[in-house]
Amino acid sequence: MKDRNQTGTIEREFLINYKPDRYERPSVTVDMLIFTVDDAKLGKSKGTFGKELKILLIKRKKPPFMEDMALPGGFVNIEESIQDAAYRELKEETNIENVYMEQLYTWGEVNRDPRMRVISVSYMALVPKEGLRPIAGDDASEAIWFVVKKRDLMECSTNKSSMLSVESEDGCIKMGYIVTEYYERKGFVNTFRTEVEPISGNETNLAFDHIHMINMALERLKNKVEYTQIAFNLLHEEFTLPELQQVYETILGRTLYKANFRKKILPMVIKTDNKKTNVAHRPVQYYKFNPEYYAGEIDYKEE
Amino acid sequence: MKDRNQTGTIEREFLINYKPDRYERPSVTVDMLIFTVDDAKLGKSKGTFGKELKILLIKRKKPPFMEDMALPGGFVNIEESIQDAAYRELKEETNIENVYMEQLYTWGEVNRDPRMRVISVSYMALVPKEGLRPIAGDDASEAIWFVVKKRDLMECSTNKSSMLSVESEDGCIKMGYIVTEYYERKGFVNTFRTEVEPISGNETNLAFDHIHMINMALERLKNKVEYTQIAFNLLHEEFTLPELQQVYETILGRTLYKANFRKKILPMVIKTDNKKTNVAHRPVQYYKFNPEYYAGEIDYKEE
DNA sequence: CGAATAGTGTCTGTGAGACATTATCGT
DNA sequence: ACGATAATGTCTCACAGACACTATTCG
Repeated sequence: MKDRNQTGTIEREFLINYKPDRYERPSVTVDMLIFTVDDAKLGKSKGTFGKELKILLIKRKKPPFMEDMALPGGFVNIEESIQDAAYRELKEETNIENVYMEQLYTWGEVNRDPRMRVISVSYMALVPKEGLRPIAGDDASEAIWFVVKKRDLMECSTNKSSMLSVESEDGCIKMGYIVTEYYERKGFVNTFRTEVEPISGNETNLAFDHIHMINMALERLKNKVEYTQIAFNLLHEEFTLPELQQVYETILGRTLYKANFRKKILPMVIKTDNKKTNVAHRPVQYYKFNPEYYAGEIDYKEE
Repeated sequence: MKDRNQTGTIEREFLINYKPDRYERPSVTVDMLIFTVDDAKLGKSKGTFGKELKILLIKRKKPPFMEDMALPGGFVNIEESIQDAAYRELKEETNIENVYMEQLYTWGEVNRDPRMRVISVSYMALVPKEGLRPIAGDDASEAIWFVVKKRDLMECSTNKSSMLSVESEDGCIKMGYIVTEYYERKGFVNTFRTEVEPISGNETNLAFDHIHMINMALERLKNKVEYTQIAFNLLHEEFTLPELQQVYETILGRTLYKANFRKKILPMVIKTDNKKTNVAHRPVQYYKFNPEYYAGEIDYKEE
């Protein structure tokens, strides 16, 4: 302790510990997971749900991963906050603002990007579908909505595997992945490690680790839809309860009992004066979100 | 298929010619929120709980914020993953490995650090107290456990304010903050914006935005202790149920009914052959964690 | 009237909360 | 025996799940 005061010692320690690349800096990007829910095109995949979950992807027109699909995103400018960068990317891609967005996870593996060290902060945004025209940024040739589906394949005591498929609206681009979650204990907590394997036969793939990001976002969405009002962000100001239920069912991947769903939802909504009529059955009541509603469980969020 | 090769060539050339200096880059650090639970020193604060939640802080010996307290942490090296950096910092500070750790949030405001643009990824770790001797890193003069307490002051329809106090074990350093959460709607989701005000009279303060990190970690801990087995990480291999209950009560900030607590916990633990005896009352059964226990709700985690 | 979907009523089981009671040590 | 804390039993109530039933339109 006393030789702390000796300048020579401090200097020597400094030199011993100093590594020249210690202060080399990584690049930082944001990647946007922009989800919406849309009516399923009839005839095609005969899922039991009337709606489909979609994510916005771009086609990369530059290396690396040129011609592959990727999440929209870009570098964080030195004079803007990460969140501002995320909002900027969202606006650039969809031309909408003031929608729900939350930070998802920060991806920091060394070789995520073959060019150089890139750390990516992923954000999830939920937007209503109508009146939204995706815009390709300058690093992309196009921006397209992709239908995302995850269905369980098998489960045993040590792992669970699922099929995660990402398919363009017109069906031209199909990407399939086998996602396997290996259960593990970390400290005393049961958790799992995720591995992803592209299906042989994919003509196009997702760039970087973006399929991992999509998978994590799906899980987060599934979790949060149960205990928050997050799903309302996928619809417009006015909606019917059957529509809302379809959104829930699409995200959760299972059907819900109508009566129970309504009992849970009714305190969160207000009846409007409008009804959807000219339908071959009883007219449907329109509702809107009840801003007075306050659930005990809300998420901790930093602005 | 044939332009695959062409694309590959383009990508290879691109990578060779790529000059990564186009954009100015931020520095990236990790900050560690290392928590433990320890017996409360008698006599002092007459909280009703026998244990206290503690966090490991260091005293900064370099500017900026020299002489202030801060979370342990450091720069992410260019050739290590963010998570590896977090594990490295944890080991440097506590000399322990293989404990529970999770990514908390990434802090990206432009002026977090007065020197330059620094983005920080925060990690929360939970460690058992005994047999752990904190080590001051090379940027710190000491590493000390601080008692953390958060108690509600008042709540109304638009906001809620709490007193967040961080106090060294010996009582010499006390830092108090008023934390106010303003309820807001973001999209259709109720959320809140957090503001923190140091109490006038603090002789020492927390550096950077670290008080925000501590606040967020406390909320996360409070949430997760209810639906995960995270709390077991704060104890050693064998523990008694009253001890475990004290840990829960400390984190949650309220007392629990013993019978109900045990009904909830019993499936997660296994009785051992040991009892704590020589106590002035009925002997206490030691338990250990049941690795077979699997709760439906587990956290999505990336390794 | 029948097809179709909207919307409601009600029974049951599960689990959290509150509290009462019994058990087993040291002194 | 008594103080002290461990450990268990049980009642109630809220709520989610499952399902049956009624309502209202179009054609």
